[in-house]
Amino acid sequence: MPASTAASAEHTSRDKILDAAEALFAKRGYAAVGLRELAELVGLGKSSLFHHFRNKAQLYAAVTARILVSIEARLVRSLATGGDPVVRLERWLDDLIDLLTENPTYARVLLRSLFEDDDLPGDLPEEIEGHRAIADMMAAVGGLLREGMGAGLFRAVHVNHFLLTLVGIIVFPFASGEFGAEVLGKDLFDATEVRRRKREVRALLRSGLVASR
Amino acid sequence: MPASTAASAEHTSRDKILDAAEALFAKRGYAAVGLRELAELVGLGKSSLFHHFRNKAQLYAAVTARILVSIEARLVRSLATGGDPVVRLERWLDDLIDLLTENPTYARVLLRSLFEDDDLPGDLPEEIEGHRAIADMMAAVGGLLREGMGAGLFRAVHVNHFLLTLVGIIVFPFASGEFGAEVLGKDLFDATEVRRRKREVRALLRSGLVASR
DNA sequence: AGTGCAACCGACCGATCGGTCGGTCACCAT
DNA sequence: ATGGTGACCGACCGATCGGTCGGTTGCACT
Repeated sequence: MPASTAASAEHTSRDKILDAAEALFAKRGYAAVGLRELAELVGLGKSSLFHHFRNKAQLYAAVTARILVSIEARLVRSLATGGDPVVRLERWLDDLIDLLTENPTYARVLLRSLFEDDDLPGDLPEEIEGHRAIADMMAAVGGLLREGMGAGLFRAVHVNHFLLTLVGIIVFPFASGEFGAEVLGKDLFDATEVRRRKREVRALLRSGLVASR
Repeated sequence: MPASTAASAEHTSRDKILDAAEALFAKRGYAAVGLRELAELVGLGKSSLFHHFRNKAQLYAAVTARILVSIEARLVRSLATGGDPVVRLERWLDDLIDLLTENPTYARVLLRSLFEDDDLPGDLPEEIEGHRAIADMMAAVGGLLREGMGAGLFRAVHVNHFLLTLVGIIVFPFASGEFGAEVLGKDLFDATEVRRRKREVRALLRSGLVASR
């Protein structure tokens, strides 16, 4: 099965290119991926890549856009579901962790796109489609925090700083590769370790964010 | 003044190369940095780089080793100073934030070296000198956490997961570049924003880690 | 005066880079 | 049958990559 998000086991060449490119970009970053290598991995000639994507930059944009949009789609749905702010925030975090662990490439691509999309070769299409999606989602979570604070459920935090904190807590570990595994002594993507991580994040927020009754 | 750690305003060519390479590697990563560009930035011919470093990989290793060792040196000293675990942990976090903000390239180089040093071109010297230093420091902080838990000062946390959490909280924001600035609405490296970040991190740990008396 | 050496340079190398071009092939509509 | 088209390919291009080589300075030491 492909590393794709959902069920659609489409095996069109375009999707196979995107899947392979996603894995390579996640592991090594934009500049270190060669198109010959990618083509060979997919089982196509290098020229064929250009039949599906105008150039390398747009291929990269397509890869990240697919991921960012899929993240936003799933998590906005999660945020929109009912419950008080505590429940909704915890569900959001749970769903985000699920998403990142079900698709092990996501965290790295996401992190890379968050902190190194600036200064890529110049021919990127404006900004990567999907950055807006992520920004919107962050804004929604920010609103959730404010709502919880207003209701007296959360202690007073600086919302924007707390958003950065949340992203750092959730995304970094799943992108940290060998370092994370070394610190942890185990593979972070193991089911039991994922469960443990969820528990720890929840516990931290329960005591560190949720107002004591 | 150079982006170097401390006072030593040495202006040897070797140091200038390291400084410039540090900036470039931090901004764009290993693969995207060309040696011609680096040489021109320093004001040398490209061949001269090879007089000071055997090849690109070793130059990269020297850059990151310099940073990792300097981080470890300063923070181990910070950890060794007295005080109860709460005080020592907070001082460690403060000093780490100081270090990362005084040297804006550090967070990115550190993050990169944590999650993408795997699979670089093969001629790296074993492992990068300094990875051990960081691992040792993480172990020391782990011991600090355990000590605090044993003394009943900290609530019960999964130490290794908490270490990952701490790194994510501290390092990621200062490496997040444009994304962080967009979320925050301000430049994270501004003095007032740094102060705010310190305050927020402290507050999170006070309520989220320190046991409620 | 002469020797050695660190620092530096321009010219060059093979390899690889992203990207182009002309063409083949299978399939589908008319 | 025939024209069109989407998918694909090998050969090739200029540019750039990391790295080498031979040589020239200038300073230190004797």
